[in-house]
Amino acid sequence: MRNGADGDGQPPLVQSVDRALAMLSVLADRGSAGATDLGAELGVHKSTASRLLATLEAHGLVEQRGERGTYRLGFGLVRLAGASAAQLDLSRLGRAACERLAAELDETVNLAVLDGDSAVNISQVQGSASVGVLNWVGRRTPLHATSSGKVLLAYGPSAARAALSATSLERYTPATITDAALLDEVLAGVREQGWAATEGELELGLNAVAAPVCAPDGRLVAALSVSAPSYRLPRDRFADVAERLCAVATETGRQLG
Amino acid sequence: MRNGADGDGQPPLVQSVDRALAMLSVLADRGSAGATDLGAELGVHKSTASRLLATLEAHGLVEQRGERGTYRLGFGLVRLAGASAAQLDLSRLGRAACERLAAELDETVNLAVLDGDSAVNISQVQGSASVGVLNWVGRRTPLHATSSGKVLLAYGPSAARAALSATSLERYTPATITDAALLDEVLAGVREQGWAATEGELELGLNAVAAPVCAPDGRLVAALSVSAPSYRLPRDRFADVAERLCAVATETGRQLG
DNA sequence: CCGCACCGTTGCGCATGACGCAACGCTAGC
DNA sequence: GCTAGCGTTGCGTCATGCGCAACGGTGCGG
Repeated sequence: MRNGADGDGQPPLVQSVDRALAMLSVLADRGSAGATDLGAELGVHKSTASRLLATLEAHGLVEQRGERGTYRLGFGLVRLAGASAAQLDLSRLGRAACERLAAELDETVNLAVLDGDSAVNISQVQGSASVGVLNWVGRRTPLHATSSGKVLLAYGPSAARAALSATSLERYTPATITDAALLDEVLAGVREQGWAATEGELELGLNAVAAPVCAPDGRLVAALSVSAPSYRLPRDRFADVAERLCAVATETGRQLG
Repeated sequence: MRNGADGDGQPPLVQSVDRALAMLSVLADRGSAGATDLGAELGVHKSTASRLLATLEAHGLVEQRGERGTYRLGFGLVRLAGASAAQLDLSRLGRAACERLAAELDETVNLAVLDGDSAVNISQVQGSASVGVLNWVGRRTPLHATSSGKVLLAYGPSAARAALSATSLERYTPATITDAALLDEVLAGVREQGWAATEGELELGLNAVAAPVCAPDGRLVAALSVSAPSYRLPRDRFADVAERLCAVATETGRQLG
């Protein structure tokens, strides 16, 4: 173990543990993958990947299809998550907020958190319409093209904004914001009005409004959003929906300790 | 790394990863603990415990209270668990026909059967778009207002048609057929062209096309349908989609014993 | 049928990274 | 004030993580 905190203040990590945990993130993104692919993704030999996976599997954090098949995340994660105090706090309160808003607005409500360069949806409650937004729980979405992402950028750590400015913004539809300067303007507007919206920027026909959930000390914790087909959530509804979102988000944040 | 599966057939584990993951289990049981306690629990020195915890924390699987306080399970577990649960849901969906069509057409595909006075959806596979048709598996839908229902009426037992004619047809939207004579005409047209469609008859903005799955002896078994928001499945696409539906439905029916 | 490519697993031995020791600074309790 | 205990961090040793190579299995194409 050759130590020394590297330049950016990161404490020294146990490399083999770091690699094993990185595999979990890859599987969360990909759904499933083989040992050889996972090894390539991490820059390690497939035999190393196989051994790390065997250890993760022994603890139930991954499962393998068949004797020699691909790996996916395992149910042991759900058990561990169930035991976590953090889950009890934000997930319970977040779920209650989602359920309340979905009942009021009869549309899909999501709670998302910032994870690196993505918004990750951790809770979702759907309205009663058949044409709606499909299950996004666990899915990573691009920050610049989603209402949750804009909120997470506007209220979250400046490092996330800086990191995004240093990359080119991917286009998903003709409406996607791909100019960094324009995105900065939009984010300034988000901070001013207290909520964010998207109109067909991630996917044609999909609109959404989001508000920040902040802890009592002012830190951003999550983004609460309502999303729907654009014909049910047109621009002229945004302000009304945002008002409800902000009220529930503020109250949810107040209850977080 | 000295290998050799030990006596009980367990593959060799990467020791440091094993230790780190064991810490997660201890925290799940205990709620929170310090590095010294966790080290004692695992039989390792507290400095080793501290480094393993730092690595788990870098991945969000544990969180520390304050600068030098106790550790507890972290929010990263909730994110990973969410991804895991979503995958388990997806793995339950669909027959071969539903999967094949959804892959081809990239829309929601359902298989429904006739049950008394309703169409009951028994399988569903969704396309990749976020704005789509939510999970209908197990849900009963009205025969006269859904494409599956029209197929089940047109090709199914005449008793179902008679029973429906004896009741008043409920209106769901302005487009719903509520006149029994008109419905009879529509069903005759369905039998003639071999497929059925609905345009906003159950829900505004929801269109669908369906074809019959018949056993080799000609009996109606089920209805195979594709549904989507109307802007993605407008009337001028119905015939093309129906052609694919009928081909897959016919082949599926042929395979039924 | 065969050969080939690719997969995940496993044995092996090397060298590097995980480990324990020791020291440090901080906090809480007396 | 002092003491005890905490988590963190530098250091050097050696044990364990690593990549190489081989194996057996599977799928594909000729």
